[in-house]
Amino acid sequence: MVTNSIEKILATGEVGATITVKGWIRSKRESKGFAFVDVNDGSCMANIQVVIAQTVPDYANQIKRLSTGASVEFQGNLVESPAKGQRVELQAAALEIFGESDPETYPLQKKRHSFEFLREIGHLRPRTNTLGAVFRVRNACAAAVHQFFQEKSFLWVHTPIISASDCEGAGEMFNVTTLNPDKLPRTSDGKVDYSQDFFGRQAFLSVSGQLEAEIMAMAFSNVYTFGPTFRAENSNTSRHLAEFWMIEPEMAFCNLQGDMNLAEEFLKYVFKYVMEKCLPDMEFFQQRIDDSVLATAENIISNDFARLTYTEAIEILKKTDRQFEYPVSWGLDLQSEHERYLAEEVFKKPTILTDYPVEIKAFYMRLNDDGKTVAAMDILAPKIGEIIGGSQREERLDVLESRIAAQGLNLQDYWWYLDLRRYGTVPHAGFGLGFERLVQFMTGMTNIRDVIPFPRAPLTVEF
RNA sequence: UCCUCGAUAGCUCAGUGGUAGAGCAAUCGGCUGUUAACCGAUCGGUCGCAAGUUCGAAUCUUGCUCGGGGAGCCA
Repeated sequence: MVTNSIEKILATGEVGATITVKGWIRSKRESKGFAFVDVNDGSCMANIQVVIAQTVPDYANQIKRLSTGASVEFQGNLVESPAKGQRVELQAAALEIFGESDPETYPLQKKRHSFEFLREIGHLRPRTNTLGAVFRVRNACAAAVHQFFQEKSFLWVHTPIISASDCEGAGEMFNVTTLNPDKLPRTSDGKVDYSQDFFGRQAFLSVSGQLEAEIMAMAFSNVYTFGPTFRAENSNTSRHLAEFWMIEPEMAFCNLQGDMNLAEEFLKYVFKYVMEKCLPDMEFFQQRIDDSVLATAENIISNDFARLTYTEAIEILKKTDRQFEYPVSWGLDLQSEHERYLAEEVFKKPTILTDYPVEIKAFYMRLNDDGKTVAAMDILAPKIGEIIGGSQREERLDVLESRIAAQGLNLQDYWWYLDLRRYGTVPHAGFGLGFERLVQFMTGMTNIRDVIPFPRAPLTVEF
């Protein structure tokens, strides 16, 4: 007798086999002489139907305890199901109840719940159909990320979670300290004396692993990071988290073209992988969440992304009849409405914009020969907006120094980053991808807090 | 942080100044190879919190808290 996953039993279980099933009860339908119980173990969307006849020992008492949410083990024969709805079902001969679930207080019903309510019971929501599908797809995405880069011989590098400097200037950071906030040591000018702190200086949770990834790329050529990052921004939106996972490949001897090609190939690969591994879950999203997810996946996999420069995009936005709330003018950053218009209405597919004005992009992006633009690229996805941001990095020491100075940053803070240009510098490029946004894009889930098991956001840290 | 909408039974919601409602869930019973099962009955409320207006407030006013959507910041 073997315990198999319900996914395996439903797909390939042989009629007549004696099997064991373990899982949690999703619903019970009681009759006079017998009962049906749906059991789910998380291995797939579908439940296995278990038929419990009165011949089961202590039937009346046991049936009462088999309520929604209870954890159980059933043993019996797998039989062909005489009714529609399932190929096979389990005819229970014996059962064991590991943990009961009081139906008067168990908050999950068979009926649909709002995602807002499910966020309040973050410890139980993984047991629902939708969140179950989300986390299976999330897992498949993560596996696809590693498989894609490993097949290309990229090195997975572990960049630090605690970091000393706001290297990218990517927003507010969380402090990491062991100082007692009730008794902060002060310097003579009244500021907090971080020389007495754990690291001897101020430290933060990392907002990006990019600069460290560049260090590793200068030794291993092609690397990628895949790990958590942190932003202390007071962002209250359906697209932002305080703790999220980021993927950042970095390639030595690579320019912006190569960077774009890799990003496009990457997205196609991940979508294809998930469509192959999680089709039932994707079909569930199509049916219950967003009826465009399958078409979107197909669109990503089989069409080339649109590619144009920022300057060309500005021309398109200026020519359209569409009225925008924010002005369009060369030199201004694009607003959400502009990005969505381009990706959703003009091109109707992922759209890569390149060569942004130098003033609106980060210091490390490579200055183009025109002196006005940098070798940056953003991939705009319909409905999600910016899903990937990348660039060719500035490899010329003198240009990088003047860019850092121009942004009012302190050269000393970047001494090791500048050393990379001092010793064996090479053209290199990379991009960053918010993992949760990828999962959102793939599943059609509208709120980013529902695609990560334990969301961290302002006032949100309970589970 | 800004704009906007909201908070009433375990859940989803109705109720615009005069005795607190429905569907679902739960409980009990019935019936049926059921599958969002079905039928009947029962149970279920500090109407987010605080103050104010009024003879009387779930309802009107103010403040606060929390949540949704949008924006900014960004991934």
